[in-house]
Amino acid sequence: MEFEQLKLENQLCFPVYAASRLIIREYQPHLDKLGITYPQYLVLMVLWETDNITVNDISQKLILNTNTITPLLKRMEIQGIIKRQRSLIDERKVFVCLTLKGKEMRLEAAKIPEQLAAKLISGSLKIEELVELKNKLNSVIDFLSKEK
Amino acid sequence: MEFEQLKLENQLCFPVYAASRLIIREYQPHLDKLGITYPQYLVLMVLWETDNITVNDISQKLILNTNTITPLLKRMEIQGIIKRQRSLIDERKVFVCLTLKGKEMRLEAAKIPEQLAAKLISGSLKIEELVELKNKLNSVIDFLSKEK
DNA sequence: ATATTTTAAATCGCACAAGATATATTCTTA
DNA sequence: TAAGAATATATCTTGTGCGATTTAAAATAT
Repeated sequence: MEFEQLKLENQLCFPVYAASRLIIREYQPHLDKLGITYPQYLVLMVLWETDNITVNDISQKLILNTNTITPLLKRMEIQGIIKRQRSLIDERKVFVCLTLKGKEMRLEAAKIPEQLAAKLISGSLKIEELVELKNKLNSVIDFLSKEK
Repeated sequence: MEFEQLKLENQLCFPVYAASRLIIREYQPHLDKLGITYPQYLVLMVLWETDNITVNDISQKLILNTNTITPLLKRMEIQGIIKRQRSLIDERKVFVCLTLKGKEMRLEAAKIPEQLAAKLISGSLKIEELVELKNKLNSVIDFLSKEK
């Protein structure tokens, strides 16, 4: 048959895109309990690992532009999970740090990825396969993000 | 260290999410040439394979809700790539079919996934690895989409 | 030292995603 | 066969993503 490569199942893009949305859906009930969205959860993961970093640092780690991160951080500040403050040394930079509330969410959040992994393993996938999947995707990310 | 599982690099969700966005970015110049967005390209892929299907069929194949698909199809209809018409037999259903313009875009579109694959292979990844990656992701999708 | 360039965030506009809800049509069943 | 349930699509709202542009501060270059 012609145009075999245009079938959804034969593309790489669609499985990655669909899997991403399905995993986020899987996270949703847990995120609702914490009162945050998925990209907000990603910001928290960055800050739990390294607190008090700039907007730019966050955007680089998450491979998201500042025009996505800025309004997201504002909503998080309103919610009282983070605090933003402009640097006194270099007034172009804005540093972001966790509030007590933001720090305390870590314990509950730690359960989320464990539960997804447990669920996937209860299916047909083995742990080693998940690790390999993760590593392959990281290779793709490295390649695509470093080329420009 | 505590909370190892909360590091971005150790999660499955973030690599999938980031890879998805990076692949879409890679597609962007080609999509711009066709004058469509990424989800619109997915709708076209569905229609190129099976023309004249319902809104619901499209939403199921793409694992997207109709509240995402409906406005998207409206924009595509305005652009003259597809046509929507309510079924006469069951007036709840709306059938979607390609216009001549929509059909003609297939040839140009067929080059897009080939170019991504070629690019990734020129990096460190082998074809077999890409195929395996795709298959693993499809397993994840099958498991997560069928559980409810 | 001042003009130019670069850098860091923010703003604006458009198109998704998805939860919640609404509306219209068809099916089911008492 | 009329009432209620189920189905198919659409609407409304909120929150991303991202291209393009803006603003302000710092670095540099003449």
